[in-house]
Amino acid sequence: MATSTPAILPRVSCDQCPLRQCRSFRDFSSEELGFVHDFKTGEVSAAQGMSIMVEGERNPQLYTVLSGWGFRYKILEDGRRQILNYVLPGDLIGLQGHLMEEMQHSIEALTRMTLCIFERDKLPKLFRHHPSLAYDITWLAAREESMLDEHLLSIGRRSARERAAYLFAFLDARVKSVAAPPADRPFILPLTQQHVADTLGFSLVHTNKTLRRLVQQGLIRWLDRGCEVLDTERLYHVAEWRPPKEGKRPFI
Amino acid sequence: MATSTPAILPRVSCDQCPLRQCRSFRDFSSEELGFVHDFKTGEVSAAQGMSIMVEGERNPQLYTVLSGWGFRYKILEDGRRQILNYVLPGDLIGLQGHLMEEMQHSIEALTRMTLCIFERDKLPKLFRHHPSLAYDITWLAAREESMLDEHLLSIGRRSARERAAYLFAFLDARVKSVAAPPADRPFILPLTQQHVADTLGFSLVHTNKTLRRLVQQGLIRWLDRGCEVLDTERLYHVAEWRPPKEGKRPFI
DNA sequence: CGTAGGCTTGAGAGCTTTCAATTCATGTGG
DNA sequence: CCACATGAATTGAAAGCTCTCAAGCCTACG
Repeated sequence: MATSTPAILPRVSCDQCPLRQCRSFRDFSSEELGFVHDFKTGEVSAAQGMSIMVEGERNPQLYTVLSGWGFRYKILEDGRRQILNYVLPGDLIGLQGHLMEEMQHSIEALTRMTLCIFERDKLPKLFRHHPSLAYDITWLAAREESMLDEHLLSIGRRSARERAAYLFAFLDARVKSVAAPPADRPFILPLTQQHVADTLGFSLVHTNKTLRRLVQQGLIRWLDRGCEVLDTERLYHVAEWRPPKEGKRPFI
Repeated sequence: MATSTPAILPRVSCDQCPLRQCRSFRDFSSEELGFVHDFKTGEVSAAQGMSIMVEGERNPQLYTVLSGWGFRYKILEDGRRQILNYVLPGDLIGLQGHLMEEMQHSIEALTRMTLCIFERDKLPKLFRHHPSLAYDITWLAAREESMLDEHLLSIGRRSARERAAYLFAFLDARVKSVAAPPADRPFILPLTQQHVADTLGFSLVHTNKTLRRLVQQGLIRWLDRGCEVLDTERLYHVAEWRPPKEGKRPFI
């Protein structure tokens, strides 16, 4: 967990936003775009391993992820850590710290990330004057909730192999919905086995043995600090899961 | 899982709503109250064991719980069931089915429940004309998310004993925030050991052995189809958890 | 009085953790 | 360039936790 200061980047106009080109996001009216642009105060870049928010913090920044991966987690006093979910481009983070008294979880950068910073005090104004955007925020919250529901089902009731298969199927589906594959090279999920262990609720050793089995069966390949998904369909089958069919989704 | 038809009850005016007297809920302006009353189309009562929504359903009703307990759950094809969270008075349910294509989980009544039915088509109108209520809905979604985060931490990283202690501490805190204790008698959490097992991710047998231990240590008492919390502080300590300090919360 | 649902218990099999080492690639300072 | 420290992945073995199987008990209810 590095703690260097984040690099502040110049503000880029929202209609230039490369992420907005992505076909999974819904189109915004120029009026909406105008407000969002106004809502935005700048961009930051966070290095791998940097902590972006920490549990207990009051009134943190409100961000949208522009690029890179992060993860949300909680820890118990003795250090046991549970990863709650992953954060990818298009995700809105820090909302909880505004609605509740303080942040109830922490977020750390899994790769280098760039984040779009919003002016927190304008959130009430957004609700007052932009019902369509307010609706979008609620939509995003409902989507997060539904991902957490699936994680709970997985941790609570799936076997080790099924659980791991679910995780990779889930992450694979998520990256694919926000990024074009890097030219003729496969997607790599930028995880360490410790992250996988802390997501699935297993020890590192057992995680290793479980992954090894998936590798031998040709479902995934394990690289240094990363996982390549080889057979999506078979993962879906093992996990007994399919990616939800989402129409266009909002992106603030 | 009974399947008798729900009993439709007459509509009661919202400013008479007994739940609204409860001091954990924020006050509404008469204007807000007026809209909510208009939003409401009636009440239903559901018997114990009745299923209120089922996974896959499209466009379900939107309800607020007025009284009783329910639970949200998901099941795998072979019948393994995971309880995701409990539903208590003041909770809004069915929102997901409107924002997403279809319901991603089911809800069943744990005791007899009465529900307040909203007119689903007015949700957009709510966002357009009542930003404060839209904000409340988002608030409720964020709160649900934060409960799920805690459940994930619990299932993923706590030991059997800690996990059970967390569950009872959590439920105890939740009932106490929405109901006055039944005159000079203790609160009873209306669960069966099978529900506990499906919440904690354990088998029934192991759940029984874990509960037995908590009983012997004087933390809880187990009744037929119910749990009485005896020592809240000690439960908090075992679970290494405290109820979140919430100010007034919205209630739609 | 018989049945059903919920709670208990013991025992063996199976899954997961912990402990202890080892390998390998990368990066740093001498 | 080499020696050394570090982070990540791997492996075997024993201890500990959890599951399944198999009964039995008890109460409520028709």
